[in-house]
Amino acid sequence: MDKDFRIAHGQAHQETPTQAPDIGRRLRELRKMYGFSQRELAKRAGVTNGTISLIEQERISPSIGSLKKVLDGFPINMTDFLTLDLTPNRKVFYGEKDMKEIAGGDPISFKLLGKDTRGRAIQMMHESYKPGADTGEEMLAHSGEECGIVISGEMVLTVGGETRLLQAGEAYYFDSRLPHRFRNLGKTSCVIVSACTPPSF
DNA sequence: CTGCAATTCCGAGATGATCA
DNA sequence: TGATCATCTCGGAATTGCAG
Repeated sequence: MDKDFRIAHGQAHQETPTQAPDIGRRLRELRKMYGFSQRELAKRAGVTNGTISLIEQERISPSIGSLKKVLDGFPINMTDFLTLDLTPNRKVFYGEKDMKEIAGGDPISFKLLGKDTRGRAIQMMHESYKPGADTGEEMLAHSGEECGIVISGEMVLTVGGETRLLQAGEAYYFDSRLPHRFRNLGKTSCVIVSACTPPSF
């Protein structure tokens, strides 16, 4: 019977709740994200509000069965519940002042989404190349993969010996280990929105 | 003495009512 | 609305009884 396999081992009442993977705190944050009261969630899950309260306070360690019932009140599965970043103060939205210029700005501008990419799987940038801008004869090459979409203007992109003129609306995707070079040979600035993984800046 | 089933005890989760 | 409390329920551990 899964009912007897407790999420937190040992004496939940006496020992520190850090043994458990933050069940209570996670449940409370998830519930608030969805804007449910304890009673509302209890009704959706088919348990009592007292149970929700006790779980959130980590005064009980719910069985697998009852935790699953509670999670049925949300569109989330057990794995996501235990692994999702529910930190309430994580940054989601970025204004222009939150973008970090990492290429000097003239003639090439790379505005990095977020000033700190540590812990991220994706690096995203707003790139701008003035007419004549060139990443240089010395080809770029680094580990990872990158892709981008030309928003305006045009870009001559060389990847692994292959060259192509990309215009607004066109895009690229390549293994960053291949030698590559970006050149704006057009008459207007070229704007690209790009992504790279893992982050290289 | 050993092995097994039945019974009892106890701890912890869940409930429903109530409080602040 | 969230927290608390008395009570209920359930399952594991311990104990008991009995046959072989």
